[in-house]
Amino acid sequence: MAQQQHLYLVDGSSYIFRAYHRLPPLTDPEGTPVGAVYGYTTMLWKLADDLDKAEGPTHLAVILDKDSQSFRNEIYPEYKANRPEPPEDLRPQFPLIRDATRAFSLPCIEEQGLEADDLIASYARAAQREGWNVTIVSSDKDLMQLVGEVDGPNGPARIDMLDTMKSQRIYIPEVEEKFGVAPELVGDVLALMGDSVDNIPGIYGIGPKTASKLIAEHGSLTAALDQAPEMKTSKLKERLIEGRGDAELSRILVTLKEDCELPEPLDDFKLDGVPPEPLAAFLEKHGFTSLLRRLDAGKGSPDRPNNLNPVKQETASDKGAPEGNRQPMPEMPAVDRSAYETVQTIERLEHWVARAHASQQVAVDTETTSLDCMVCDLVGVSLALGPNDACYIPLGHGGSDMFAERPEQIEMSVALAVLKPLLENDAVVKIFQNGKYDLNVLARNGIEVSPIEDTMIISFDLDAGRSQDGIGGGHGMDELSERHLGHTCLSFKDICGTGKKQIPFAEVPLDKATEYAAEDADVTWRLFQHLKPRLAIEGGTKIYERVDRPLIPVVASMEREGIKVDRARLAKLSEEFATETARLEKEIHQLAGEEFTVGSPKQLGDILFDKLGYKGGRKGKSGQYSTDQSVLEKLSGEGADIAKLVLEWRHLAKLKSTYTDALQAQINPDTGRVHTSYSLVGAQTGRLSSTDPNLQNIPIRTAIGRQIREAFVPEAGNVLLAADYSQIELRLAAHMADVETLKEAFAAGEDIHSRTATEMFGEVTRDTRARAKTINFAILYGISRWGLAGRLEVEPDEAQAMIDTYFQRFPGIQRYIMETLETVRERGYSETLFGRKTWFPRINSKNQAERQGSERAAINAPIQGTSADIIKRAMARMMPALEDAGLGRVRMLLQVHDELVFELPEEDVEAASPIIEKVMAEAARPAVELSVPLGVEIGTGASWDAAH
DNA sequence: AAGGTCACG
DNA sequence: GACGTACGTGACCTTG
Repeated sequence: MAQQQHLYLVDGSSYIFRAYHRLPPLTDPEGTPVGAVYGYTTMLWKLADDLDKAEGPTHLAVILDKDSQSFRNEIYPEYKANRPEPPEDLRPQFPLIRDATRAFSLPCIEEQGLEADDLIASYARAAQREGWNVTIVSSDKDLMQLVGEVDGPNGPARIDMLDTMKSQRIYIPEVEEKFGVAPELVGDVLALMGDSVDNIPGIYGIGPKTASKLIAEHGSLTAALDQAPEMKTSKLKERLIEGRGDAELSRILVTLKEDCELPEPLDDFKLDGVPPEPLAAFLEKHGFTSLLRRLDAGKGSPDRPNNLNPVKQETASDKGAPEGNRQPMPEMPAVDRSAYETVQTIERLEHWVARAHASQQVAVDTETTSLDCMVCDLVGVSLALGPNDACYIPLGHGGSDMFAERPEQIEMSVALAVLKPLLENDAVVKIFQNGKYDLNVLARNGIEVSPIEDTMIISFDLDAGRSQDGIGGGHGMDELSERHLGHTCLSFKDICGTGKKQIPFAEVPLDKATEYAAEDADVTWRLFQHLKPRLAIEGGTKIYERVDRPLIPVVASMEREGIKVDRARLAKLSEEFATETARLEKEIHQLAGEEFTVGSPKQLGDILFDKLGYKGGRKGKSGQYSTDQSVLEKLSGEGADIAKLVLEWRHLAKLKSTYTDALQAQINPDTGRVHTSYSLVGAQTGRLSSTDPNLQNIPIRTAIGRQIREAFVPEAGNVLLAADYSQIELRLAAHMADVETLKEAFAAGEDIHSRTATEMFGEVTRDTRARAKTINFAILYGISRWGLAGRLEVEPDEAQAMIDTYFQRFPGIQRYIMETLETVRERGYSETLFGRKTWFPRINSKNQAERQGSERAAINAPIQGTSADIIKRAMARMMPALEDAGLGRVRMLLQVHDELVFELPEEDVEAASPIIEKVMAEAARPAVELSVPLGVEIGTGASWDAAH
């Protein structure tokens, strides 16, 4: 049987734009910009390399746009009228794309009056008719219409897509995920939503969400438009009726022309696998030396100096680039996992350690039995000294039932004794990705690693907020590798499997384990070379060196300390909560007249509003009643006893499940304490976040909840000490916005909310002070009249009047807000007093809700972020200050944004308190001189509750 | 996996 | 004229 043919159609035009934005602005030896061409060339190379693979191409062609005019302009003159001119340094690269394609001896198709998309569609269909498979190399959403399968002469022939930037295959499920409908209906969705880039009108006011919902519901565009008159009265209905013409026009514009005449026959696209003659000359001419080396099959040859010249980049000018990483990048050979060494003898280990000493810079990664660094065992260590120059030292593989024989390995204690002097050597920098984890693992094995660098933290300090919906925060290694190195790492799943079939890393055969583990070190090393120079160029050095980098070992040590919790006390509370919730549940069922799941907001809503007939509105997309606290409180105030009981039930159920039950389960069997994990990159503003368990949200606001704090206790003979910054964010706002009245009030030690009440309402009462407090917070969070109105239960007009009064009484605030927004709009990021950047990619969004959300976050970020910087500096200085004073027994345990919790011998309290206070109060200095004092309140006691 | 709810600063 | 309206988090529950 004949081999299944597989045609790859490369959407060259769209690729080059994306490559331009993602790659550094490199120039070739003649000074021609070639960054995008380089990206394009490597992509072609990768595809050609896949020639013999199962999914690889047998035929390939590159399709380009000839010019911007097409038959669509005849139908609709405004088509693509909004397209901005391509950037200055991209224009000269277009002809080079053709050169590059020719250098590979690949066909390059373009046709007057036809867009690349139409040619691609026509070729794809033609090939499909022949029974071929087709892969469209593009991520253009318009092309997703083509994805799918038909029966060809020799069985099914499918069309899929490949996004080489994300290394993602796009088939029916991916299209359905993106559009919520099958590929055949994508055109209908596109017609409704329109496209601002191509200037396709769509229906005004309908975006991707509404569009896919409508099509999914009605089955087609025509059906949705036809049924509009029968819909219930709404804005959407009107829009559908009025926009019918626009939608029908858009439907034509987004339809791909699938019957273009083919300029060249399909058979001409056959790949022959012979390295083309002109390629070397092309690579040589443009200084693509690493590719040239690969062409020479000189794998593993030493690095030669690179011919490509990075262009100096002004940081302020790259706001438009989605990922914006447009800096010089040393060119490196592609990752070659076969180059890694498995170190199984002491001689080889000593050899690597000696080389690491000599190079003074080594990337390190540890492999363990679990993600929890406080319970895991060490399984192996990998080192990298350069690209592909990496090894894996297995230490804990095998030994279980499945592996009767332990593979040859160096004895753990022997290997650690050899590694320890290297890892503790002041003169050798150890590079990690998320080093806090490895620091804890190694510390538990008797090694105090120092000094360290951390690519995850560097990435955060450069790019916080930039990955918009990034899963995992956007600073994980796999993501960074994709983004900066264009390399896909082996995933843990690839090695260990998933679900029930998952095996522990310790049972992975050594050859596989080496590929995975050494690659991690290799990639970390490469990322460091790529990211570290950016710090200096983009102004990130200060925050990294002065705030975040010194904090890593400090936070690691806090995690290892943990905090003692009184298990018996929690158990008793759990029991009490259990009886009480059971009692409440019965009463609730009685009032409801039936049994139902009280914990189900859906069921509760139906009971309250349908069955019992209380008034309350439906909410949002799900069409479900809202039953949150504010709703229930309102009902309760109107005499609905059931609402009051549900509130009580929820309060107790929450405390039980989230705290009294969960915390008991989190007690570490070895230490008897609870060890949280802090994320240093969790919050875009620079705050820490806490997980497993979250110790930053232990109850304090209610008396019942505070009982949980009573279970956080010191060891015998010790006390807990809590030190809080008082009103730090308002103080910082007063300083940053330069508000004289507020600064004076803080200097005089006044109650700031009372002072605000005086300024705003002329008198201080319980009510005016409470209102003033709300307004003060509203200012910090980026105010809107509606938001404030909701909180204060007044009309928006009245809220606006208060905002006006506030701005008037505290001149400076309004200016701060305007100036902050202006700079964020212009540069794309906000900055704290210590230079921490937070990016706001949606600040200029055309979607109002999105834009306004970004605006509020941008107003808050410098304040919240500066506060985070300050407490981080205090934390980094705390233990040295205490040790200098002979107070080495004091242990710092927890951080809760503006609070630090310590455990110390009772007799040290007197000496330690003033030192702790001073370190915290002085933490901004000398980098920043604040015009307000930082107030610190300290308390001690036999529990965390008592320390407040 | 998502949405709702609620714990904290 | 409608949208949804306070910033930053994480955990648990129910439901699809």
